Amino acid sequence: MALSERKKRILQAVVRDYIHSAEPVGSRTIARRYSLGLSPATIRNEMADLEESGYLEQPHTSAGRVPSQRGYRFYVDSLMETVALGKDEVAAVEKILKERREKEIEQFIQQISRVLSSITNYTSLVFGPIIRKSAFKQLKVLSLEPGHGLAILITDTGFVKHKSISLPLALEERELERMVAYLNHKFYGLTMDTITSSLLKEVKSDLINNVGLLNETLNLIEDAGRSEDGKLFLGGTTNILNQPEFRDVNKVRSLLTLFEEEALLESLLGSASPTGIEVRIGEENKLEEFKDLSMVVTTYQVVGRNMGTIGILGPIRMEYARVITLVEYLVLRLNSAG
Amino acid sequence: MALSERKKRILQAVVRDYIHSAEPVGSRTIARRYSLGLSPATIRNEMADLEESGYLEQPHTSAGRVPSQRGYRFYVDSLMETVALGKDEVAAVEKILKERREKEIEQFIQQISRVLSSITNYTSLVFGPIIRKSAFKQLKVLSLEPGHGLAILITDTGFVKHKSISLPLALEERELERMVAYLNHKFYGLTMDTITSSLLKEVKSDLINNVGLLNETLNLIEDAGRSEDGKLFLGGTTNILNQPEFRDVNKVRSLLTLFEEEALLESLLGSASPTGIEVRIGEENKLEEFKDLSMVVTTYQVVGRNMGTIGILGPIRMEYARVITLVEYLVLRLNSAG
DNA sequence: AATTAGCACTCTATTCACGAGAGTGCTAAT
DNA sequence: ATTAGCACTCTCGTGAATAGAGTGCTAATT
Repeated sequence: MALSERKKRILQAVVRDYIHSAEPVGSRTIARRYSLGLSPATIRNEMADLEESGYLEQPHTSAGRVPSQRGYRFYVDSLMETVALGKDEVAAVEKILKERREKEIEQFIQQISRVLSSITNYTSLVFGPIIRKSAFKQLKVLSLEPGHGLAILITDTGFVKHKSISLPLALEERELERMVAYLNHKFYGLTMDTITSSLLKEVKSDLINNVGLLNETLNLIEDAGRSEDGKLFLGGTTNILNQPEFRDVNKVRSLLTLFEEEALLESLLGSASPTGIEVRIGEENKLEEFKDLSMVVTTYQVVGRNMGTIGILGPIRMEYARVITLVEYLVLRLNSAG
Repeated sequence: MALSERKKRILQAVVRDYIHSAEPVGSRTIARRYSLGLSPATIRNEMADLEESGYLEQPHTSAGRVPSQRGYRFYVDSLMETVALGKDEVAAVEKILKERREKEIEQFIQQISRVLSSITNYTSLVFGPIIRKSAFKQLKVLSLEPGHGLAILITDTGFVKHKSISLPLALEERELERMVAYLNHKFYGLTMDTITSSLLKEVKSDLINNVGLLNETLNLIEDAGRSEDGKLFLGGTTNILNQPEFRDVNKVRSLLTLFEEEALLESLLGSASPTGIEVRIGEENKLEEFKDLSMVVTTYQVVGRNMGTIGILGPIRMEYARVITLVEYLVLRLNSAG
């Protein structure tokens, strides 16, 4: 059932007003604030219709209307008008992009998370590139002092992982080099999680000498392949507490507790579709704690592969247009910078 | 003015009861729950005295008594009895200590923070060894691919910092080695923050070739010396929200916001005396947001030097005895493990 | 002289009733 | 088809009434 143009305008007005006021909006308010050329009574009738078709809700008989989830959904899909980014916002994004090369990748991602939350005033969840999905680029083994060394693993996405290992005292320099060269040859270009235990076993049987050293080094590689540490960066956790819907301490607690469970959040964000921006409104979220929140989720690329996920978490009455524009712009710039 | 033995026992009872109930405790309660062999009336009289001398307070005329800050202070200084650690608690501490070598230092510290908060049910703040105060051990420069390399800095405390650098294409292997050897020779054993810019300048003028490469590498070292990132690990942030004194969302927010300001917290914890355990009760804390909280603070050592700080943050009515015992034990074990 | 029983008193927290205010839904007029 | 008008509904804040907890004081007891 399609909505009349007038109903759409009214719905739009209700959503907009509620997004800013967080108070149920009445017919009089709409008539005054939005010049629709209609009297409160007419608006009342239309709102009653909108309620019947499920786009609006009434907290109680004598209160104004509040958008329902369906109302928000319709707003996001059809009513929302794109907004332009402010100069400051663009500047903030460009600033961190410029500094990208100077930082380690994790710091860079943390920056992204901070900027997002400070611009939006919501909470940002950013997953960085997952080492598991990165490709083996190079392995180096340094001997630091007699008996001790450092194995260093470098991936194409810029990860540098290291692990201190013990080196047999009797080990010859050339022997070590030969071994490292062999490992590099064997693993080069493979994504870390495809370096399976069978491949590792094969390598081990090829290099039957130096088992101790080898084991420790291979552990580094194996860990990288298995590691769940698609590390999460949270930004502006406290922002969301400013929302009037968080007046209840229990809600605060359960949400904050959730924030400490990285694994859960990862599975949540991980399910983002690899193209475009996804808006999850209230109940559309899978997690109980998010049922009265909304999220704008998207993935971004590094080296042309889908590597990370960005999510902005806010109240259901979040400023969808602003958030979407911002995220869209950021991802565009991230991807293009390759 | 010294307190009579009986007053001490009553004060002790009040503190203990309040620590567990968080409710003002009345004379009747004390008479019933603690077998002091006294009637409520007698206890009432004593409590009135204790109030007059500032050890107890009354929220309002017809409520029970609550320990004042002075009361807690006296309790901590003279009344508190040491408690034994539970088996589980010892086991949990030993477990992470055992896994120490397998982890990078930062992960290890995070573990400590987690264990502390889960045992105490309070919030733990743990500062790791500060790279700034660690000593230069070794510098390595790897050439990864034409034009690109990786500089690696290793400190005596187990930090491994790296930075990708660009290598001049024309650079000869031997030239690079010579330079790195020189830097190692120059810096070995110095704490990072004593590697001043004048020393760096000196090095630069000694090695007038390869300025670009040199600059990037020295940046790594300089950053390490200046870095404020005595990184903070927070554990159990939500624990503290379970305390009844955090029923107010504004309080929650201001505390959580504070938790995001690492620098502030560092300065706060940093001022811990380098010996023994310090208990800061309420107003004794410097930070406004901590005025109605208490902290148990201490420092721990790595390689025999004071390197990190541990703080447990809880309500003023925290279980001082339990927390102190736990922290004492942990630090003892940390220090002894060298 | 110290302790205790008894009792009046104080203060809080909770419940209930009441009125103001906001907003609706319906009817009748435009 | 729109709008003015009005009765109706529901929430929220205020104030009064009440129950409960705990004290402080006085007088009795040990």
